[in-house]
Amino acid sequence: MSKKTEAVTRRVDPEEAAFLRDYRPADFPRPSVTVDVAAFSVLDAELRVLLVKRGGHPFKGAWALPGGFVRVGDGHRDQGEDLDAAATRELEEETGLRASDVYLEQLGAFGKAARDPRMRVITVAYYALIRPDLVPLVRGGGDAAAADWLSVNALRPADMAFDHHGIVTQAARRMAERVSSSSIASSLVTKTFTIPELRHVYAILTGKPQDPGNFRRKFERMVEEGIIEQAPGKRITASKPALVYRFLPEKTEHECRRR
Amino acid sequence: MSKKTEAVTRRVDPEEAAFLRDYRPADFPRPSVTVDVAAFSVLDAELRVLLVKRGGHPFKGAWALPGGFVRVGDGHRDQGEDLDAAATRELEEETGLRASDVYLEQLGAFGKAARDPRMRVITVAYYALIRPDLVPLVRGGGDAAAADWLSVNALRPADMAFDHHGIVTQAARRMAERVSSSSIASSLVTKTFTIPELRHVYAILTGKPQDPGNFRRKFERMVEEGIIEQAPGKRITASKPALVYRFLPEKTEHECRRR
DNA sequence: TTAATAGTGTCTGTAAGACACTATGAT
DNA sequence: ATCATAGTGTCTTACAGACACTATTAA
Repeated sequence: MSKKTEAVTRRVDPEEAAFLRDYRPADFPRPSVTVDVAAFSVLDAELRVLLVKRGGHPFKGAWALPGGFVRVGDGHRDQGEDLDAAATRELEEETGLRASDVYLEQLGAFGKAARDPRMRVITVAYYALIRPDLVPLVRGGGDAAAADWLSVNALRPADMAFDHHGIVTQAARRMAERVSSSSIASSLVTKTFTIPELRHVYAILTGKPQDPGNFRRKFERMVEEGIIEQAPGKRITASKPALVYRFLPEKTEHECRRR
Repeated sequence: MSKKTEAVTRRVDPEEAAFLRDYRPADFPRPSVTVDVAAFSVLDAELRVLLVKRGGHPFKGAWALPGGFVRVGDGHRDQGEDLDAAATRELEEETGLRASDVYLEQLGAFGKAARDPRMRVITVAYYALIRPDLVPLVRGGGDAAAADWLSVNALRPADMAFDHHGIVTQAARRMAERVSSSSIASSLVTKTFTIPELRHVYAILTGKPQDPGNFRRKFERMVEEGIIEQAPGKRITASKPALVYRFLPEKTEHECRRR
């Protein structure tokens, strides 16, 4: 994950090695660091996000994003897990879904001083896109009293814990921007889909109705570019059956890009 | 700053108040958290970034982004400074520039486990755009042995500390994407500027030459939209003098957006 | 007068938006 | 037959890229 940032591999000279051996971190106060994951899906023609109901204080009974502490080692020998790995782990723990089936991208760090009344917590927020056919497989995970897919438009800030309402709002906006200029919509439709089905997803994400004719042109361009191909079979609908398509596996890594 | 994330103001019920009074954070290991600022400017027709030469181990003698620890309070009474505030403070300490003169935006969190050989450090990276006429005012700050504006294209990964090369690269790419769809270029030209001057900035940021005629059309559109207006006077050049323009103060807050 | 750069006009292709239209299958 | 929805065609406008061209000033 995060292939963009090259690994820190280098030769350490003897002087530096000695420095590192003798290094003792000063005991400045440190913040707690968490990852929170806004997992989106499109269900019943609505954009929804997976939230868990908090069972304990603070914000008892409010809805919160699934998340947890980043595992930090106890020295410079064991330094713990990457941020991306932490997000992947939380997602798997909380949903049971494999990270390879999911689009996951970092949104950014949120660190207002009083966002958690207990102590200083800085959170690194991610957003994930879950194909709707995987949603039934999601099993409520871990310590949450309850989990549910809530409609993003119906979320009330007062019902949400911490600054999570703001995070969800930002994530949804980012997704809408991104969906027009990439093929991340592939992570929000079933493996095979019809043109109207994909159009509906676009309409929900952008919040604007999509013209059938115009969308079809965009769609055909994607087919020509090799992003989409036709799949065998037809989708039976209430009226005329529709042709079925699928996304081709992308050449570019699509997991955990930062932007 | 960060107007997008609404403040966490809420009524705390008595039960929760008691919980918070008695709350003692468990002593899980915590990472250190820093902010790093990639401050860009355009000098001598090159995109440059402000780097400081490390005076101590690790990566002694390598170039690093200016940055430092986020100030964290010592309890839930004093929780320290926001991330945005930390970035602003670092920028001011390191350059002497006022944050109001600078475009500053969060890039994201970087948290590979071994990015700092001493201990686990998660950094929140920001990028800043500095108007070239402010660059002479920059005074080397604080603890750095030396600071310089290095050409981004000429940076060699091996000469740079930690994962800072990757951060600079990502920041430069993000800037190039953003510049076409917003007016952040206003933070990379002098207060008044000519059409060719702005065109050169665009050419440098995008890495592609900009056609005079086509750029002029885009420019005229910005004038019509009220983003730019003509300023009095003319710019004396080696040949024909050029008309001078200025950006109008934006209606939208442009400080510290997250994206 | 000439070099250099500011600034103008025009042609082309691509894509978006609006919208009228045809085709096909379930009932 | 007819209704609902899949799918098609076309007109207009906007913008990007390429490029030939004119205008104005310093030297």
